[in-house]
Amino acid sequence: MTDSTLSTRYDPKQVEQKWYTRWEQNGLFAPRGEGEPYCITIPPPNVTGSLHMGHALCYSVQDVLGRWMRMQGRQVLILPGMDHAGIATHKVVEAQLKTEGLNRFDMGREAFVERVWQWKEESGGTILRQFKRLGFAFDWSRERFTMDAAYHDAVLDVFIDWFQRGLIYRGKRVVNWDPGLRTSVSDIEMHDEVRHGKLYHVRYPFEDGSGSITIATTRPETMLADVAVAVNPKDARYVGLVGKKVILPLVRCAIPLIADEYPDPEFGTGAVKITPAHDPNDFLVGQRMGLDFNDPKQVPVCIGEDGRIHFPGSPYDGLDRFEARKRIVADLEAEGYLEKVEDYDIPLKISDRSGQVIEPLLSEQWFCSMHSLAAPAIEAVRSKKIKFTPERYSDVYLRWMEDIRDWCLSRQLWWGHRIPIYYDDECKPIAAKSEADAMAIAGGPVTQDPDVLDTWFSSALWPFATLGWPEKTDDLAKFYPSNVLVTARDIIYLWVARMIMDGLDRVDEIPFHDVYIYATVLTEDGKRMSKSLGTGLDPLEYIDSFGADAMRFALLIQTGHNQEIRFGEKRIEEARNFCNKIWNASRFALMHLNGEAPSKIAPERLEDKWILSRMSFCGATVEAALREYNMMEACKALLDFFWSEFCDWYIELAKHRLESGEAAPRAIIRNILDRFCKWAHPFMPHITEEIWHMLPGVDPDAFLDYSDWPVGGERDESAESEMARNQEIVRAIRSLRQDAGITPKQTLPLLFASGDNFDAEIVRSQTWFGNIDRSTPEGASVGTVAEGVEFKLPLAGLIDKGKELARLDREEEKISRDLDSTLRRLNNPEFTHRAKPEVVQRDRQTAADLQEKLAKLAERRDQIKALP
RNA sequence: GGGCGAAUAGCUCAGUUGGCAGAGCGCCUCCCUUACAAGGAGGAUGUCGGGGGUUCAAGUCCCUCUUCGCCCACCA
Repeated sequence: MTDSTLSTRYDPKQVEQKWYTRWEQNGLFAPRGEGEPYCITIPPPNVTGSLHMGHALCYSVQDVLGRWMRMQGRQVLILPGMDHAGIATHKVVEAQLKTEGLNRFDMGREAFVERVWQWKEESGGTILRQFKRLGFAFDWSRERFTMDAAYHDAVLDVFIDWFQRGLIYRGKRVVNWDPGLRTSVSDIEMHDEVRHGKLYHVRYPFEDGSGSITIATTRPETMLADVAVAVNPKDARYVGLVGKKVILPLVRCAIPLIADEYPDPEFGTGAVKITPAHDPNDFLVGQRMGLDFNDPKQVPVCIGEDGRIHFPGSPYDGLDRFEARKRIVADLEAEGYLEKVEDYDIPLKISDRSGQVIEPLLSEQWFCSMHSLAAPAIEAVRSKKIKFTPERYSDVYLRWMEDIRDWCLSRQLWWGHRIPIYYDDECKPIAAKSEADAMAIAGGPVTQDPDVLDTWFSSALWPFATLGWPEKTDDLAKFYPSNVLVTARDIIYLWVARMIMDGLDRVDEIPFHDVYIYATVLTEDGKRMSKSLGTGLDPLEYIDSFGADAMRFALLIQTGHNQEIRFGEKRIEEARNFCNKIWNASRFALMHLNGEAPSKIAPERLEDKWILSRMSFCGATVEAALREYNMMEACKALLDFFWSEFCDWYIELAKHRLESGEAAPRAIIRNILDRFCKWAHPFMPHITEEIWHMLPGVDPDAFLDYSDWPVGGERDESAESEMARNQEIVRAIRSLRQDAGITPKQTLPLLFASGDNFDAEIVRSQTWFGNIDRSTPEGASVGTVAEGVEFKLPLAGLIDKGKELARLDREEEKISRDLDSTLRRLNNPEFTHRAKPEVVQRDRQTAADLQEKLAKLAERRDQIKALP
C-alpha cells in the first residue's frame, strides 16, 4: 500500500509544477481533433506590469470553459496575447524615465519607442509566467501582441478602409486634453470629480461706456481667449443689450454680446463668457456664431498643450494655468472688474490616465464617425445574436450605443500604431500602408502624421486580427466568430462595443456569440483593489502559500451573475481546505482500492444507490451551471457533493464494508473519484489530474483534458428520499447521544427501536451502536422520535432526570410551534380549497407526524417522571 | 437628473417557477474515532432594510421610501 505513504497534507507546489510542465510538453493547449471548434480570444492584458486578482478571475473563467469544452471533444482554441496599451504603457515608461532624470522629448521618438519595447518584453514575460502559474491551458504557440507586424497590418487595413469610406475625418475640435501626458484622450477615458473652488463674477464694461455686464466663471484664466459674452434670448434682463460690444478686461479688446440658447438664466448672472477654444459648450456656441476655427484671430487659444498660458505679450504668458488664475483674479480685482467671489463646487473632468484635470483644448485631431458602424452592432445585440450574461448588461450596451458620439482617434504619443496618413507638399492627407505607397500616390515627398491611434482602435480588431485577418487563414475560417468574450464591465464601451462594430463591419460577422461580464473583485471591506491605494492583492503570493487550484476555486466559487465579490484570505483558506479534503479522501480510497480497477458498478445497498444518484445530480448541476456561466453554482455543487455527501456519509458508511472486502463500495468509490476528477478538473486542473492518475486503471499517458465529460442526470428518487430519512434518524440519535453526554467513542451495545422503517445498518453504524433491538428497554432510558420511529437508549443510573425533562420540554415546544402553524393553515378553508393539492397533502402528513411525535414525547415524559 | 446593482445569522454570501429560511467562516459543547484537527459530531443565532399592496400563502410578485456601491448625462 504505497499510497498510505502520501502526505496527509496536499502539497500543491510540486504537483502543479509537475503537471503544467507535462501538459506543455505534450502540446495539450493547441486545438486538437476534428470536433466542433470552440474559441476564445482572451482579453489581452496590458503590458503595464503584472496581473491582479481581477485578471486571475477573468482568465480562470476562460480556462474553465476551455478545459470543459476540450473534455467534450471540441476543438478548442484559447488564444492568448497582450495589448500594447498605448497611454498606459507610455505612462509607465515615462515614469521610469523620470526617475532616471530623463524625458521622452530629450530622448527622441525612436529611442523612446525602443525603450518601451524593452519594457514590453519585461512586463510580458512576467505576465506569461503568472498565466502559467495559474495553470492556464492557453495556446501559447498562437500568442499575439497588438503591435505584431501582421497585427499592425490589420490595423492599417481598417483605418485606410474607413478613411476611404469617409468614416474617418480630421477636424479642429475641443478635445479632452491631458496636459500631463500631453495628448488627447477620449470621452470614456476620464471621470468626474467635484472639487472646491470659486465662482468669480467679473464685470465686462460696454464699449460705449453705458455701464457693464457681469459674467460668472470658474475659469477666469481662459478669458484671454474669450470671443463673446452670451445671454439667453429669453432673459428679460438683457433684452435690448444684445448686439452691443463689451470690452474684455485685461486684454482690452472689444467682443460682441450675443444671444444664444446655451446660457441658463437661472445660473449666475445669466451672462456667460464664450471661450470656444477651451470649453466644449462654448465651442458649440462658436460654431453657431459661424467662427472659423482655423483662424486664431477669430478663435484664439490661450492655453498650450503643456497646460501653461500661451499668450505672447501678456504678463501671464508661460504661467501654469492654475497660477495664471490667481494672477488674473488679482489683476481683475486691482482694476475693479471683480464684482464678487463665491465658494463653489466645481465639477471637473479628471484624466483616468494621469489624474490631471482635463483641459478642454481646441486642436486638430482624427475622428471616427460612429453612427453607421453602430447601427448593425445595435441590431446584433437587440436581436440576441450576441447575448450578454448577465442579461442586464445588454441594456447598458444598447443605451450607450444608441447615443454614440464620434470617436477621437488620434493620440499625441509615440507608443502605438502610427496613423497611416501622409501629407503631400500641399498638406493633403493620403492614407497608405507605407511611405512608399503614399509617395507613389502623391508623386512626391510626403510626411507622416506624427500621432498614434487610440489603443482601443487596435484592440477592437482582436477577435479577428489574432486569427490572421485580413488574410483568409484557416484559423479565421475555423474559429471566427469566437464563442464567448469574458470580460469586465468597465470596458463594455471601450472595447466590447468596438469589437462588435469592427467585426460586423470588416468581417461581416459578429466577433463572438456570448459576452460574459464577470464580477469586480473588491477587497474584503468592499474597496476597489488598486495598486496605488495599496489594496491590490497579488495572486502569485496566494498561489505560493495556498496553491493555484485553491486560488482559482476561491475566486470561482464566489462568481455567479453578481456584480462584485469581496475577496480575502479567508476565502482562499476555505478553498485550500477543500483541496486538502479531496486529497485525503482520495488517499483513503487509494489505500483500499489495492490497485484494482473494478469495472462494473453494482449498487447493492441503499447508500450505493443514493450516492450514485447524488453524483449524477452533481454532474448535471455543474454542467447546467457552466452553460449559464455560473461558476459559483458549479463550484458549490462540486464542494457539497464531495464533502457533505461523499466524504461525510458515503465514505463513513463504506468503511466497514471495505474492511470486510466488499467489492461494491470499492467500485463505487473509484467511479466517483473518476467522475469527480473530471467534473472538477476545469476548476482545479492540477489536483484533479494528480489524483486521477493515481486511480488504478488510468492510462498514464492520458490527460483529463482529453478524457471525457461524463453526463450526469440519472436520479434514483426513492433511494434519495429513503436515504434522507435515515440521515434524519442518524442525526436525531447523534443529537440524543450528545445530550445524554455520551461521546462517540463510547460505543454502546444496544439501541432500541420501536419500528423498522429504517435501514438498521446505516443507523447502527453511524450512531455508534453495537446492535439494534426492536423492543422496549427495561428501566430508565432516553429517547427520541425521528421519521416516525422511536429510539431509546437504556441509561439506568446515568440519567439526569431534570436535564432530560428540560430537553423534552424544548423538543416539545418546537414541535408544538410547528404543529400550530401547520394546523392553522389546514384549518383555513381558503388554503385547503385553493392551494395545490400536493401542498395540502404534504401539510396533512406533516401535521400527523408532528402529532404522533408529540404523543410519544408525552409518553416519555410520564416514564421519566415515574423514575425514582 | 437618468439607469443598474446591493440590503437575508456576528462576518461573507446562496436562495431556481410564491409553499414551514440555508451554506461557509466565526461562536458554544464534545471528540487527536486507524483519510483528513487545514478534521469529525452536536448546538445556538434571523422583526429576510422600512412601509403599503396582490395572494389561501411573499425573502420571492407589484408600489413606495431609506441606506450603500457602480454607470451615464449636465453644470458658467
